[in-house]
Amino acid sequence: MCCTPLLTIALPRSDADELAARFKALADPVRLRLLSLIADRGEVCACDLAVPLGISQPTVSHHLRTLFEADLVERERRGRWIHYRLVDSTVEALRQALSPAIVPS
Amino acid sequence: MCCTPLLTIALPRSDADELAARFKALADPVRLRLLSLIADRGEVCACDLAVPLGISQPTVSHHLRTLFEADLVERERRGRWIHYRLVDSTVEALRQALSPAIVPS
DNA sequence: CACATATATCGATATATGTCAATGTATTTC
DNA sequence: GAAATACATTGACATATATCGATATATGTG
Repeated sequence: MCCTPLLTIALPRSDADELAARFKALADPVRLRLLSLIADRGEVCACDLAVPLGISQPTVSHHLRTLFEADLVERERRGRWIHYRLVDSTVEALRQALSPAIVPS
Repeated sequence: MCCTPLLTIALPRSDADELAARFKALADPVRLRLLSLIADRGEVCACDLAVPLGISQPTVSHHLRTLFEADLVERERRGRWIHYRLVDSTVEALRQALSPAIVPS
């Protein structure tokens, strides 16, 4: 051991698990592009997402589900369409976690 | 198609790939806890990280490499020890990417 | 130089994830 | 209620990743 031992307590495991799950939802290029489209338009119909990204409908559905389960987007059914919006508070919470950089509370 | 088609261009693929790679580095509870220890102490010797997290030395080394390759930490060898520090500019860049939320430029 | 210690790499294994075709479910329209 | 459309789920496959024990490399010490 080279120096003063670490008395500091790391970010608790449960907090780390939750944060990691959210960042994991961001950690995919397709999902980031989906988010960029949703953020740019304010609200987007799921039906309009597959073509501009060049991916299949099931893949879009899969990724939107991932984003939804991470609370990064919310959805609202209107007729046969489902509209997606960003959840600003979640995005803001992730920004907070990065400043000054993952502090334990 | 339910509404106005998406003329909007998504975040470019190359930008999305790069951003996703950085978020992927954050998307693991062990790495978040490593970062929390590093951020809290300002600078930490790699030798002091395995015990408080209850993981093996190779696992610590593996994760530090991941963080290093994502430019989230920098390291400096001093004698037989390697000290890690946060790269604030990278963390700040990720915060920027989350405000107002993944905009295309 | 021999030895101890800090860190990295390798090999193996288990688990997770991204993708799509096919199919299922829900909603509107005729 | 039948047909059409939007979205979700399933199954299959390929790829990526987390982890550790064993081993290699690098640095300091006697």
